[in-house]
Amino acid sequence: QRRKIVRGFIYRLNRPQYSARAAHEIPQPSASTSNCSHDFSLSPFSLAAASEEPDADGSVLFGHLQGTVVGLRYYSGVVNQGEMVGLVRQPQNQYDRNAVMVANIYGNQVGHIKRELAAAMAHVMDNNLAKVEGVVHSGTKNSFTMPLMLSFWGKEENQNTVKENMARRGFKLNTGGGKATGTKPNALQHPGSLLKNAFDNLFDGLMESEDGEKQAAEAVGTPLLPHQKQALSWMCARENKSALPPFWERRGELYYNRLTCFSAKEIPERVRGGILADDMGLGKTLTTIALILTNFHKGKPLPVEKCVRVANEFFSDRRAVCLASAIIKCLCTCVCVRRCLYTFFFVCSGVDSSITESADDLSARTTLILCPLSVISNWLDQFEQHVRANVKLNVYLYYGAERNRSKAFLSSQDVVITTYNVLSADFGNKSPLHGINWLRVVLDEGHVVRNPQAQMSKAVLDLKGQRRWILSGTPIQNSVKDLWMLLAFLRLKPFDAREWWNRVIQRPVTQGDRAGLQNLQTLVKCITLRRTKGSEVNGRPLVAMPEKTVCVEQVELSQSEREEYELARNEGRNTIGRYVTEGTVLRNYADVLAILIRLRQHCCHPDLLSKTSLDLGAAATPAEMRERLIEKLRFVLASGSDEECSVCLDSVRLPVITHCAHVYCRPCIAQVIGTEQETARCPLCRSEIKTNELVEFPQEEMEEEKNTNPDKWRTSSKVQALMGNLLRLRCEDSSIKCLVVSQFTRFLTILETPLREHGFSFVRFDGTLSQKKRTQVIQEFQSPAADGPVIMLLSLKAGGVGLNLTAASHVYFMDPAWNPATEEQCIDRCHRLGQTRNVFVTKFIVKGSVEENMVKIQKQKQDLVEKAFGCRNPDRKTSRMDEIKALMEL
DNA sequence: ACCGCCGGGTGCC
DNA sequence: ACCGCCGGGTGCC
Repeated sequence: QRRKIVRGFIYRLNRPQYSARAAHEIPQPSASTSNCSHDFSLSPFSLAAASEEPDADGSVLFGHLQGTVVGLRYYSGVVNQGEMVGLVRQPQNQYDRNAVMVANIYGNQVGHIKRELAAAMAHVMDNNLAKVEGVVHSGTKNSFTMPLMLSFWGKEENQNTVKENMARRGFKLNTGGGKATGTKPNALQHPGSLLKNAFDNLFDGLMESEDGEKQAAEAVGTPLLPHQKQALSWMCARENKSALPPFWERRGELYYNRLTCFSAKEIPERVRGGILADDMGLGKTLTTIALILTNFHKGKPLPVEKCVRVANEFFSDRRAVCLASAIIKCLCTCVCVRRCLYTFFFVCSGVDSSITESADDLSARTTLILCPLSVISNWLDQFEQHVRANVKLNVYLYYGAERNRSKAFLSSQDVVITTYNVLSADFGNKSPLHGINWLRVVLDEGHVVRNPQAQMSKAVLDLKGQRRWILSGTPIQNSVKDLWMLLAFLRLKPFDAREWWNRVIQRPVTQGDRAGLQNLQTLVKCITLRRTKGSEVNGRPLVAMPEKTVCVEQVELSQSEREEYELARNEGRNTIGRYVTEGTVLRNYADVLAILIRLRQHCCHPDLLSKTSLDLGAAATPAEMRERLIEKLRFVLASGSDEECSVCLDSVRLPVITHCAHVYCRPCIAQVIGTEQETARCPLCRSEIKTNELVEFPQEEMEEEKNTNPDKWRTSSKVQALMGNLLRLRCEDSSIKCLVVSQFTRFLTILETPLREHGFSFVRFDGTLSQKKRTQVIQEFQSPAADGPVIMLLSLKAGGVGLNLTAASHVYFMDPAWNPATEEQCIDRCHRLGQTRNVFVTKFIVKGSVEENMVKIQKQKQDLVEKAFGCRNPDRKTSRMDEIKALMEL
């Protein structure tokens, strides 16, 4: 009797609506009696649990098992023929701590796994020995129990443990045929070139011209280019039209998802928004501003106050904008001042209250824009530039210690701009941003939120907004995995839960299933608009782009340079060869890197070679050890070798160095140590590591030692090659501006001497520049003044993606980069919208040197990344090894 | 649940 | 009557 009461209670909790199955038990059944649909009243527990889902990468199928779902009659969740279900452990279940709950895709509970089987599975699941997935092939009309096909997936090394564990309890895993994986078994399991091409083209041809063009609202002062009108039209349509999300179709009374076989009575929640993935320079910011002003509620423009009469007031507003923009620019500049930032808001006019609809849906007014700090000033500038001067648009910069945290205030604005960092700092701390239901949330440079573990990602996913947009020129950085974050933000159901993403998309794709890839393509296509600067519409280029010519100029070393180089090379080859035979390359990774850098420096200029020894060998005291590690870290960072953190596989942020001399992001390695506790080992070389042994780079030290004595200056073959080019170019056309790019900032310093000698006026741009200086330098370089600088010495990795250097039309790469994409990005800084001349790129490569090998590897590496995209770059370490061997011709 | 299981009623054919 | 058989009550974890 008591049990019954409890059950009834749960039962009511789980079913806010009476579903069909309950009809016979309830005196007054609801109108619908369809038995194969789901109500959308979601039980809250499911998605939260599912989003903790780990990666499916590298999982192996252990086998299948026919199981039974029981207790169907107690729950409202229903499943269709072929539908995938989720299995969730319920260790707190009062009747059986081995309980395994079965839920459909929307998280509605269907039933439980039969007790005996659950007992066997619990051990496997709790110890993460395998991930168990279920698909229902039959019995969906059953009232009490139904058969369920289970598949066990996991790491190869756990396969036997799992099989034995299951067998011990009388459940034999079936390793035969490939049925029941969720997706229908599809031909051509071939991860070769087909896949590679398909992924390459994933974001290609996503132009949607059927939408036609849309005129921007009057308040937009800048006339839109045709492709921008197209984008505006597309964005408005995505916000307003109620098209079914990808893979959903109407089947009679129901909506049906053909991938997961899930069906629902109500129209599935559609995604109002998407990914605007246009190449940079095509005007994503302008288009977004136009969207904000043009598409308020029901396709009407945002009601904005116009002030025609009071010119004075208007000017003061304008001035406020300029002031704000200027202050931001200089505040963003130096790291140390950031803390003292204070807030200000501008154009703070009274709230336009012409929209007073009480309906929840219509009360939202504000668009929240999130962006990296570096592009805030760009947004402010663009609002100023593109919004008609007589229009009062309330834009609030939510930044700085004094920011106004009032929800009422924030939600009365038209636009609130803030940074990802501010958002994640606020997150979990009574964040007002998370308490507002925004009209629209826009993630600018959306690819920066990518690591789902990161606090920032969680903060972003937790935002409430009716419409959601991601702006990004490069939506995928490395792999399919990157896409999950984007889909999760867009709330593209059911893929916002990791389990369904992994099962339906990520695993099939990484395992080379063509259908999986097709699905991914469909998915992306539905929500993305992407044009590149080379795109054409009706045979006409989107925007006229001047041509780009890339050539390699081989440089011969002088005899003495060659002798020095060979000496260093042989020495390095011996050392690395020894590491290779000993199998200690990774343990000595910093040394290997140092050797390679030295060789590359030899190719550029002999004076680049740092005199500091990198020998860690005999560090007497801890202080000494620390000093040497800092030295090493400095060396690794200053050389601009594009170090990536082996944990997050991204460029290192907040770099720290371990005692075994490997560089990671502090948060990444801290997490590794946190999870492994005392047994923590360096992910690269497996040496023991401890938190208190991590050495940080002292912030103040970022600037480098200057004063290479000009008296002692000497030239090098590469310097000669460059100067030859520059002088010739000046004769031909003295108005042409050039970028001279190197990874070695010291090389840039060396180059200053001959430039001065030959009377070139130049500027220098590298990572050590404060933000304020940056804008100054760029303005100076971009300015068409006759006596302005004609050359910019540019360090390869300096500056963000948005850097605009269109004044230059010639680019000289003094040394090759590990990562060809970095070079491409650099070229794109001048070969972009606004470039009027043809662009010429020259790459200097020393003949018969490590540089030539680097170029070869660049190509191979690109192939490799594309082939293995998605897998967690499984052989990253070994491929690094191969790289090193190839570089040294071992 | 058109089952299995439990436990009470029952007991030649 | 320490069994078998019958038929009603009952039923996830």
